[in-house]
Amino acid sequence: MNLLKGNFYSRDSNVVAKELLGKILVKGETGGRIVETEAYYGPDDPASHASSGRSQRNEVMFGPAGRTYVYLCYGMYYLLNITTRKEGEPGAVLIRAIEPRKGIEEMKERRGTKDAKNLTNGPGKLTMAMDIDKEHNNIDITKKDSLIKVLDSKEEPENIGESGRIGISEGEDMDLRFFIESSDYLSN
DNA sequence: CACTAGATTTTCT
DNA sequence: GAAAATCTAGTGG
Repeated sequence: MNLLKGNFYSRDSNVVAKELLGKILVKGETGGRIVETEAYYGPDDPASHASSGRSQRNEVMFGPAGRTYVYLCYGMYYLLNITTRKEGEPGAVLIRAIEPRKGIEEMKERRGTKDAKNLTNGPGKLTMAMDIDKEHNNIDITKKDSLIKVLDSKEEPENIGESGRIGISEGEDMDLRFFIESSDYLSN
C-alpha cells in the first residue's frame, strides 16, 4: 500500500478522476475504497468554482496538485476534493462516494445509521462519516504524516462508467463523472 | 416506492 | 441579496 505522490495528481483532472477509482482514501481511523469521482477545471468549465477566476474560497484549486479542497455546500455539507494539474492551472477532483473499509462502526455512529450502504454514498455523507470539515482544507496529502491520505491499491477496478456530473446547472453534458459500475456504494 | 419541500450559512455580485 | 458540486423527512399511491 503505497502513498500516491505529487506526480499522480499533477496530471489532467479527468485522468486523475478516473485513476482515483479503486484507490483507498484514509482519514484518521476511517477509510474506504473510492468508487465515484467528478473532474472540475478552470475558466473553461462553467460548473467549476474556478470558472470566474481566483477567489478566497477557490484559491487552493489554483495552487499545486495533491492538496485537499474542502468547502461548505448549501450551508450544511462539506465536500471533499483533491486538487489537480499545475500551479496556476486550476483543477480538482470531487470525491463523491467511497465503499467503507476501515472504522465502519465509528462511521455508523457519526452518521446515525446501521446501513453500511448508506454511510458514504454521497459527497456530503462521506465527509460526515469521516469527520471532515473546514479544518481539513488545503492539506498536502502526498506527505506521509498527513491526516488525510490516498493509498495505491492492487485491486484494479473493472467496469468504469462515465456520465455527466451531478447537482450542477451548467456543463452537465461533459461526461466528467466516473464510477465503478459494479459497486453497491454509488451516490443516489 | 416516487416525488416534493425544507434546512441553513458561506461566498461572491 | 441570491445562489449554491446536498441530504433527509414527509407526503401520497
